[in-house]
Amino acid sequence: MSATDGGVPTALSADLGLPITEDEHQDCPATDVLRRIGDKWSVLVVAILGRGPRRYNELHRSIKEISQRMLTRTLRGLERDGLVSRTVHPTVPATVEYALTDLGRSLLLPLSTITDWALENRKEIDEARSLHDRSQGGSRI
Amino acid sequence: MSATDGGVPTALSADLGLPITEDEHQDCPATDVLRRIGDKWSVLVVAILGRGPRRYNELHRSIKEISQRMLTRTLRGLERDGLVSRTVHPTVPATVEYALTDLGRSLLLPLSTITDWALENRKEIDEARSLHDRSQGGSRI
DNA sequence: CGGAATCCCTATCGATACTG
DNA sequence: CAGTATCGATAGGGATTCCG
Repeated sequence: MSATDGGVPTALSADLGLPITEDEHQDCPATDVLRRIGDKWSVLVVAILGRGPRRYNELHRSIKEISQRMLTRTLRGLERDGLVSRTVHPTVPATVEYALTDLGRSLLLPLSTITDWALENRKEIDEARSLHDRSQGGSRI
Repeated sequence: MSATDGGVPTALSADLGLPITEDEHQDCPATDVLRRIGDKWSVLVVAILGRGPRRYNELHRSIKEISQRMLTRTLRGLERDGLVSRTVHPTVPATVEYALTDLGRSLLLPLSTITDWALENRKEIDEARSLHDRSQGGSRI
């Protein structure tokens, strides 16, 4: 607990004293994960699957405005990273069930830390935004 | 602690039983924040500023491969959301100091939860990825 | 039912050059 | 020193149509 200023004693504050090389940033798993779940739909899908397995069209009905294309792409991405499993039941017509893997479930708690923060601070963020937007064209301090 | 399956007792698992309407998703602060810091540079900049205030060129030197354009845009975005403050010192030539605001500092801990998870599970994710990528063109189960 | 294929638009990102 | 301006490339996202 003795980082320079308000640092936090984790990976977040480690190794950031010296210049970040290209390789270091490419390797950065944090940025990688954040970009993975920072897209438009992944968090929502993970959250819904966190309540239990769902079939394709169940998900599609749960998230009304998502296109089939994006639902499929989102699921493929999550599946690729091992966060979601895809099980085809050989019925006619086929039914496909999606569920969180152990890895995916292990993400739920860390993720809720962020979403809780977002809920707690949304007003402050919104206020900062409209304040900042209003001051555009005004004095730039 | 009694969600359906592996649910987590937070905002993440709340209100997800019924279809998500367009408005609900637009309002979702979680997605909003995740997209904010899910871009290519924000996490890195926040992490560096978490160690203390930095001047523009200090940041630019710390993150070697970022373009001036993207550094400026990233800082403006974080500033707009009230996570980063920008202070111009009227020297000649001017120096500008960036620092985390209280709001920005409050994000460090939740953020580290995710980055720590990413560090812990990066191998598993990478393995899942290469496994999935190899099975492309093969049998789709 | 659970997608894939195609088309198209927009946002993001990067490189380069220039400026108060 | 701390940016802006411009351009081009790429990735994200959506609507529609078609398929086993």
